[in-house]
Amino acid sequence: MRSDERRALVLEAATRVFGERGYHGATTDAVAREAGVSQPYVVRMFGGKEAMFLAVLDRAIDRILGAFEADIVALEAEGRAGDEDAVSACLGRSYVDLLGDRGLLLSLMQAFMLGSEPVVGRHAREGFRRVYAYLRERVGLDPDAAQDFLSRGMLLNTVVGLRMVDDYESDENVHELLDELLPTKIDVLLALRGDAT
Amino acid sequence: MRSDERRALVLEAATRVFGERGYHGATTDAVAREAGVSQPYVVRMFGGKEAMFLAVLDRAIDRILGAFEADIVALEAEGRAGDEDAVSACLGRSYVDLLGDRGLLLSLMQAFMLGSEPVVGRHAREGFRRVYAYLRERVGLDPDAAQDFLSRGMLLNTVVGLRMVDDYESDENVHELLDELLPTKIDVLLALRGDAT
DNA sequence: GATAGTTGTAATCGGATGATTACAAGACGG
DNA sequence: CCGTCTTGTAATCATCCGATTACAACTATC
Repeated sequence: MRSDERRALVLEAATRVFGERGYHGATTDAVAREAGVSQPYVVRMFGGKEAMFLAVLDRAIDRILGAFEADIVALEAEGRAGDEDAVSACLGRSYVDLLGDRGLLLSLMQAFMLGSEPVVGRHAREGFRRVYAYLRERVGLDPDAAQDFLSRGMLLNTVVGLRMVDDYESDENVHELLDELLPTKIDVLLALRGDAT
Repeated sequence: MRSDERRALVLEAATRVFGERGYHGATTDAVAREAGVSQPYVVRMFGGKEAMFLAVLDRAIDRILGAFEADIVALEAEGRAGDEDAVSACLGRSYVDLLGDRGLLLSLMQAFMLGSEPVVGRHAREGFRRVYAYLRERVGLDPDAAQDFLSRGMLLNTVVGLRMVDDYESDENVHELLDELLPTKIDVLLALRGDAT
């Protein structure tokens, strides 16, 4: 296997482990086992646990902004890039698709709780600012729409982190909340039930 | 010192530690040092790390619902309990006040990412459902308003977790986002800057 | 003042953790 | 065929983790 392929594999494994166990709780050994390589290897590959987490974080935000950018390009081709409601809806659908990668979203949320960490915290703030600036400057959302979009996203992350879909059938309130939150995409979440990813 | 006072002290210390380091990353020893007691003591006091986290989680949700209940009682006394906008705004202000306890909010968020844990995950889902059911049934919010309220709350948690206020003056976008998110209560967040709590 | 219960700690155990070192197996240019 | 760079692992280290045990100090009740 080529070196960059293996690096990508380890990065995906690290995303899952950091997402489930958090930054402090994740172990380089768990990442190594998940990726099928030795523990010293992942340490040397990234230079340490902290650097590995920064790589996971950067990749997560790159993937989100990459998906958004594809949407914007497509909307521009259709001449609908000025319709703020259409743009928000389109980006929202893309974000829901990203929820399928549980590790990705959870790693992001984990990073968002680390504001007190000197290095990781600064990096996480910078990542969040990148997303906000993208929504305002590239997507063209006004402050109110951008805040609304981000709010909805954070609630989605929470619902995924909690595995709320597991109670979709059994609890009336959960059913109602998820239907309201995901008018057209509930199937994406339901597909995650029982998925140990 | 009385036993229940010391228990409350340990619970507060545990809230701070779990908030900063997450469930897996927190150590009973760190909680003990933070509370000024010995490590075996905190283990025996709660029966183990998991039970201690459940106690932290329950207390956090009780405090939130307690603050909301006080608002509702006050609004009922004024005869304004039917005005959905006034109620939402009032509860929102109470929630922002709770953000002053960084550990409380972060412990909650940490719990919300543990959906895959058999015991803690079920407890966390139940706590979230309690809040949603309270908003719907006691506060009287309709599904859309309840979702909106929760969304805003999750974004607030994220912004606090990231310590975004640290960049309030230095970054134009951050300034704009926080002003929009906290029209009247920005001072509450600004007071948190540099606070190691 | 003896007995029992409560409140707290010191010492310690098996196991895990991040990182370092040393080494093996191949690839590749000369 | 030989030096060297890359890719990977085994062994190991000092440290830390949650939990258990054993024990000390205090309090209350009879």
